[in-house]
Amino acid sequence: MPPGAFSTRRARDSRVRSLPVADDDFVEAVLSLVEQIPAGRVMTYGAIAACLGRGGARHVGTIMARHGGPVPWHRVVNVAGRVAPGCQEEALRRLRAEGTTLRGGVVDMRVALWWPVPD
DNA sequence: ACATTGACGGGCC
DNA sequence: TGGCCCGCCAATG
Repeated sequence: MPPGAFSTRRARDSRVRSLPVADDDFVEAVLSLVEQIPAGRVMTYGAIAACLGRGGARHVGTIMARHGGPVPWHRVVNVAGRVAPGCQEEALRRLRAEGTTLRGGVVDMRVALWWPVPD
């Protein structure tokens, strides 16, 4: 993922950021990757972290919770295929609309799991 | 510097 | 299949 991959440097939260924003880069990297997940497919928190080569599943989860709004956050699910708690209705609604393969309210990971490179 | 807290994940009953 | 426990990485107080 090249440095300038963010044509649209999305607005960071309006929350005050006094200063050093060192790992905002990681936040951007995560959001950027999520934007690349095709409709109908999903990625797991852990896969995203692994893909980017840093952080961990939990960290990605936290980032999605706080900065995921602008991107297709519903395409990020846990390894079991369960969608984001707290927004389940909305997430499932969107996934269905995209034709994502679901099995009893859970994403069928065998079909929907996506990885950036070859595909 | 230390403890707590997550939109997590894997291993083990 | 499902729940519990414990490790994980950073952010926060």
